Amino acid sequence: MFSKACEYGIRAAVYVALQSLDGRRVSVNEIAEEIDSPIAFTAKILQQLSRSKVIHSVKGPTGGFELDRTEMDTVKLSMIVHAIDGDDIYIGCGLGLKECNANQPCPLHDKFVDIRTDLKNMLENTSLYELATGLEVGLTYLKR
Amino acid sequence: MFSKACEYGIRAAVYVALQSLDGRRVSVNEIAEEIDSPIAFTAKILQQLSRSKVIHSVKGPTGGFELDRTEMDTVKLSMIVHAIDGDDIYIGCGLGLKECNANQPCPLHDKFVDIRTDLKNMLENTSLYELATGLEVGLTYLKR
DNA sequence: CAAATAAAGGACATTTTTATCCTATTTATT
DNA sequence: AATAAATAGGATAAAAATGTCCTTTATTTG
Ligand code: FES
Ligand code: FES
Repeated sequence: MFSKACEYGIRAAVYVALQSLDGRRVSVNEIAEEIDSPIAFTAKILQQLSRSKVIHSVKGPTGGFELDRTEMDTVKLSMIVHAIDGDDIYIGCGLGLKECNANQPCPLHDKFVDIRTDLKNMLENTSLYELATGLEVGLTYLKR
Repeated sequence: MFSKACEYGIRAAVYVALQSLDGRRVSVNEIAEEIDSPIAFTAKILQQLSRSKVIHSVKGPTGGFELDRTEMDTVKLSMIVHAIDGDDIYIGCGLGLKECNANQPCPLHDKFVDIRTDLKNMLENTSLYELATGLEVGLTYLKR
């Protein structure tokens, strides 16, 4: 469904949000440790997220990644997926035709669009805050 | 969403079904031409589909790929996706945790499972016959 | 100002996916 | 029986995704 990079990206962003709720700024090393992902690869992904304003980065000692409380509400999963995986998942044809086009649909179009629309809505309506709060109360996990 | 191999596999299977409705057996070359896919790669995928009983293959002159009319109803998309992409799409965690586990869910679990279940149901309830008939009446396309 | 710390970024390595090529096998036709 | 047509399958190549390593840049602290 999502690329590995995107999975790590979401997990990382949720962890940053969670720690920011406590006013903690976190390092790449801590993030990779806590979401169980390869450090250097995670660093690349965090760069992307920072460039696309999903999270905020601070260099130097005491630096790290963080996220304002208000941004946790405005940053939706769709922004992360878009930043890392692009918009294939939103506009691509399920059977791989050049673009999804309702005027010359592939045989799966109608059924595929239904699912894709649900997925899109879900991603657009899910904020980092929402995901972080589940974690906070120990209901969900970022690694196992 | 699906791998390239899976996209080609579904398109190929639908084309085989369509032609079988007319009693025509089709070659790899014709299939690749009609679904706009790389020939040799498509041949590999057709082998997989044949081994997993999604379509039937016949060697030698006048040989090719075909599908009984009754099998067009029983062969569902889920079988093709499973044969080519495995069951990650059905049982994998959306955020990449080892397995999807409702007892130790990732933050996206509930919302992700909803979508995944819809997708699974859609694939399990969509037959090759259904997809082929749309094509037959010129309503849908396998290439553009 | 010097040193230490942390992200940014470039270069490279590995693995997986996608794609091609060639040979072997099966089978219909003459 | 010989030939030709078609799939099966092995070996290899190319491209993309994933992952690592090392240097540069920014910034805090002593
Ligand atoms: S054309 Fe294939 S999903 Fe829309
Ligand atoms: S645990 Fe992540 S989707 Fe179920």
